Amino acid sequence: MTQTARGAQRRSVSAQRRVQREEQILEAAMQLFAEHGYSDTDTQLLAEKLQIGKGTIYRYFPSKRALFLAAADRVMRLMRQSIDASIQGITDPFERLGAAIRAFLGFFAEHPEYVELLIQERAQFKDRKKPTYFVHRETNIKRWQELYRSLIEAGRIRNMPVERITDVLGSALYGTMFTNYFLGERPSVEKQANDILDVVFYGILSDAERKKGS
Amino acid sequence: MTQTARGAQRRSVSAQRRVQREEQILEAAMQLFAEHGYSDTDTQLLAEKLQIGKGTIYRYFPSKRALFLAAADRVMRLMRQSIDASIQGITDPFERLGAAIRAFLGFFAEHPEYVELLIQERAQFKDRKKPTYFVHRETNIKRWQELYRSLIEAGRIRNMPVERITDVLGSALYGTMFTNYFLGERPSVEKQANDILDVVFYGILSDAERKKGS
DNA sequence: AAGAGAGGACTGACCAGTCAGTTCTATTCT
DNA sequence: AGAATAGAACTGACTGGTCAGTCCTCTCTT
Repeated sequence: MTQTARGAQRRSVSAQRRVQREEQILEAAMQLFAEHGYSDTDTQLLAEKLQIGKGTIYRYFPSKRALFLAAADRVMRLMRQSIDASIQGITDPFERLGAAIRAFLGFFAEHPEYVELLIQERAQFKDRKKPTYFVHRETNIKRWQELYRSLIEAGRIRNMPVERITDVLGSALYGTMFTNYFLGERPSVEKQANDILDVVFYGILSDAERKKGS
Repeated sequence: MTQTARGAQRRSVSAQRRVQREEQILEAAMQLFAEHGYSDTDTQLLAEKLQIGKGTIYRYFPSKRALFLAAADRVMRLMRQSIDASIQGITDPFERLGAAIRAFLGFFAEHPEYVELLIQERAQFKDRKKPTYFVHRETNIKRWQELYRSLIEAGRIRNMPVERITDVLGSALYGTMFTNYFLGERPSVEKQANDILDVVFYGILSDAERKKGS
């Protein structure tokens, strides 16, 4: 084995260990931040929970702030993965949409502490240009708009600006996520998704009233 | 003038002064809390902004926490008033609904700092059973559900559980409020209200697709 | 003069971040 | 193989700064 190869191996081993530790710390930090809020989370407590020295945390993250933001990013990464996995292999566009909505609501229903983290991020770091959630939202939304456009062309959705759909539907989902978290006990994800789809697909007006309007 | 009457007058004068002071403090506190967040707002700074002593603040509010919560309650009171005023005198149910939606979005568009306060409340006082917003929401929602019920009976809205309407529409509004605040520059209140109403009234499906579904 | 109201210096608790010293790990030497 | 060594990783007591809430003093009102 050459010197460089040996060196690389050593680095990669320790790099792997480093990533593991980072994950450990992020996981525990996330729980504490969600439970106590950013300000009321003492890094000393985090160290004790992890059974490591406080200084060690600072070897992996330069500041409490950076640690928190890394935890928030991690949540968004997990969300994205969860939704992507759920629509994997579904071809019918409306079914894809339904699956994505259920995955979104389900993800945050299963992990209410992630919602708390999003709130904390926004409350503590107003200066950051854009909340993590919206950075992720933007890229995702493009894909959905393409879907809507093709459905309009296929005559399955009536002709309207696709932004209108993503704005209204996106807000409804975002609002539902928060409402669920704040109010605790809520209808099942399945029911909520169906309710949203029913209203957004069919509207609330009666047939008679529809004719009047248009 | 009797003794008791004089006494009552004196008390009412000083009580009036007290209320004025409270309002002054709340107004300034709200701005600071919204600007810096709860933890990063120093009561010393608040005192300086008001040109009063720090101790005086504590004569009116027993703690920083109580001060903040009073400010949050005040915002909700203002919101309620603003919406009530906007639907005053409108009789057509659909127009009432439209006016309320515009008033809701307009209120928070004009006062983004109020949104910040709602976020701060939730971030800092997770222990409070229910965020102020939802306490107010609950009472309001009842009134809207009655409206929907009568519209269903009149055959203007198709037959469906009224909770479905309030849940979806409420979430969409709540989500829109936050999205607007987080993303800054956004479409006008008028346009957003119209978009929401269009989707919620008519749905997004084409006529052909609607027939397939039902 | 008496009492309420206002002021702001002060105190004590708290906690992020540091750093000098210790332990662990893996490589080289014998 | 086992010892020796280098340096990376870890530790936790400590520091400096912050800030909510107090309390004694001064002022204004009646």
